Amino acid sequence: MSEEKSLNFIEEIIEKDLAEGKHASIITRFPPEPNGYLHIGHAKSICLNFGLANKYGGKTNLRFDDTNPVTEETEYVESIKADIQWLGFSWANEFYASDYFEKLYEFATTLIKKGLAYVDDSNSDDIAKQKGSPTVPGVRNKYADRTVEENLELFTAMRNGKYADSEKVLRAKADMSSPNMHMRDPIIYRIKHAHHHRTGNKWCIYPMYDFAHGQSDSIENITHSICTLEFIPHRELYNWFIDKLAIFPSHQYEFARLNMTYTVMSKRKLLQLVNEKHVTSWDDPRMPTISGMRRRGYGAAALRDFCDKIGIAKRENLIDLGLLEFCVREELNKTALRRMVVFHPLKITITNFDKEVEWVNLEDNPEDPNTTYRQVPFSKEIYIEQDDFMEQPPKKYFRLFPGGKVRLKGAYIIQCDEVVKDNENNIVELKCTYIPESKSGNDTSGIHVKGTLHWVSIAHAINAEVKLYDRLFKVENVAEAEGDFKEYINPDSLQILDKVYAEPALANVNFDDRFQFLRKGYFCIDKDSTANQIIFNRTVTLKDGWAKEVKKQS
RNA sequence: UGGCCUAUAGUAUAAAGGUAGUACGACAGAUUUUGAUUCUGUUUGUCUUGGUUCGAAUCCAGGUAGGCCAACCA
Repeated sequence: MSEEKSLNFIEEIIEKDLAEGKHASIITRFPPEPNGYLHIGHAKSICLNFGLANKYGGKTNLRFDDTNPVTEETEYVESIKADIQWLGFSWANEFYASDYFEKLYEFATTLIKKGLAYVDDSNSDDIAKQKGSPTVPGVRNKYADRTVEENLELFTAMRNGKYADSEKVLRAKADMSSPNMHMRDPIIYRIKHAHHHRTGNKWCIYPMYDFAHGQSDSIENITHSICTLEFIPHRELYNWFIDKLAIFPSHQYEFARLNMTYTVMSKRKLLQLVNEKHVTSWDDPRMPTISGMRRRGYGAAALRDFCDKIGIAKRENLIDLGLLEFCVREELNKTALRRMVVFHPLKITITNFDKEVEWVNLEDNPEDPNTTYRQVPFSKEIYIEQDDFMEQPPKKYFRLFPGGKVRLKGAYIIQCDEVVKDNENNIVELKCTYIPESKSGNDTSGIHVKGTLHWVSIAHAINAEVKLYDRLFKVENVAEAEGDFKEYINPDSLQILDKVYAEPALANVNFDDRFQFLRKGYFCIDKDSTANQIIFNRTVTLKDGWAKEVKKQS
């Protein structure tokens, strides 16, 4: 069948492994270091790892790679778990590399006994120098000749806290002339008298990534250990340890990490944005973090759909932010409640409308065949959007202008009779007449208008605050832009409208509601809202064909 | 310039020696009580040079371009 979705290269490997009986079922893992918040790039990895397990009937462990106590905190552990759950995935086990510290210590001891590890007293500069360069082989120092007994004794003393930080390290005895720098007797244990978020002060030596990750995979019987491209050079070491320790042979596979236009994805840079207050927090709606996107109103299904659409490959990529926005809109279009909100009001008085109020019936969501309805008050004085009126309209403008007609969504067709201005020639009000036979739903007027505007009855309007977000950076490829990335921050990424006019249905809302403000965009309720002041975040704009037309004309 | 990875429309991603397809974008049109949505159509591509073959995006050889690797980070 041509409908069948093609496989990515990792799925191909898995299907082959399964078909050959290499594994009865697969186990994957998502291994974040708890030193920051998860971002959309992590979402790609999460969807991959959990998605693979779901697809092939396997399971996925959540494993915190917490081998560096100085950068890791419980706060991050909690946020990571919340983000994964929100994305809609469940882990089979919650593990920590720190669960395995004792086991890893034994592994190190095993290596020492096999003559494959030694304690080195050199400082980091000397170790770096002795490593050589990609073109110059490294040389071993005298410490490499220590006996097994001496190494065992020193390593035990390291563990027991006899030495200060940096005084000694444990190194694997691998291959000092390997073209792969990671094989040149890598450091596998270092001394850090630091408090660990889980093990407290129990340990003062900690394994390095290379001596923890593969072994942790192996301990958990991970069949397919999937990481990003920059770990390719580590794979040789990963396999070396598994081989020398003769433990379960997990295998590492690498895919290209996600890059997106108009944002940054490195934890270092994101941390900088937060610390230097370019954004308010990790969950600032402009951040590419999962928590930021959640707060902005992006749906979990949209994020999963996005991760599915971008695919998995080994080529460097830069994904268009527009694709993410497409996924977000696609989900919201089906679910968001339609409401009318005027951002920049222009008063209209309907001179021939004499009732105090007329309640009109509007669909909550026309995309939903089973849509519910709401009552919206229509009255003599209403607001429309300032840019829905022009005294001298350009070509193809089919909003309101002097003598022109438009429909007010769900209500009547009106005609603009008079423009009222103040002393400074600003338009302050429009006098209009409505056509009584044109009522929405039973229009017998025979009049056809091209434009339909959103509106709100002044007397019934409620006030709210709206936060409009735009891309965080001014340039597409921030990583490649010259100089400090912070020079490219978009100064207009946040625009606050502290008083907009909303239809009264928005007085009763639930925190989880998603809205489409007609002709304005998709919105959600910000967590900073209070009983007195509701704050809406603009999740994403609607596509704007008119803006495009205007741009073309100019 | 030591080793490793990669190269398909503007951006991603398929095609496992046999019609280069899909999504987003762009453009044009239809529908529309949201200039939204929906629908239809159009446009644009195999890094390069050779070779093998009836036939190459795919296999081989040589170029070229981009990326990664020399943290007591992960």
